[in-house]
Amino acid sequence: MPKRYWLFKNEPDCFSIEDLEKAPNQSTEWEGVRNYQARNMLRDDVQKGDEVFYYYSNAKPAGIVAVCTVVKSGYPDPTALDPNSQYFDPKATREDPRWYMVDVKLKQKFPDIIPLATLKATPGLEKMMVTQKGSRLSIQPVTPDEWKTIIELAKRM
DNA sequence: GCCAACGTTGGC
DNA sequence: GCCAACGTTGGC
Repeated sequence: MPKRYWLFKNEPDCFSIEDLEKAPNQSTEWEGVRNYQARNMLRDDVQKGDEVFYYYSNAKPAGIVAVCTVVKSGYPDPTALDPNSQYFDPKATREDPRWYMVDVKLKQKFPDIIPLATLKATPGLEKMMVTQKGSRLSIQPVTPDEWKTIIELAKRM
């Protein structure tokens, strides 16, 4: 299967890129996704070896801060079964886990955030999901062309 | 803090 | 299965 590209959203208050840098092996479990469309991609489409833009939402500014690599493809999210977790879902069971996650590892932190406004102003990214109004999906596919365009942007920073 | 856009819930 | 009400997301 060819390598695919993704954009994962996260709030810096929740788990920042500095947290990821300090994490063991600079990797983390991408737990807590509770949206079916995003779940389906985590379960079925995101594969080990795929690359991911780490995107800050609810940040000033919002934007892409790093590149990560998927180090473990979709498996059941145990926080759904944990009553003490903020991500607990009473409808999830061991037999029918409902929610899935992947593991990612930091590959490259950008010297500075690439703000959403820059993405919106960059030719070639007009149709990118994250630049569309009302784009709320927290796991988004990125096309190879969009990926390349953003990597080039980062090189010129 | 505002509010538009979107997803989910639940009554019917 | 429809759809109004509600809750959440996320840019600004």
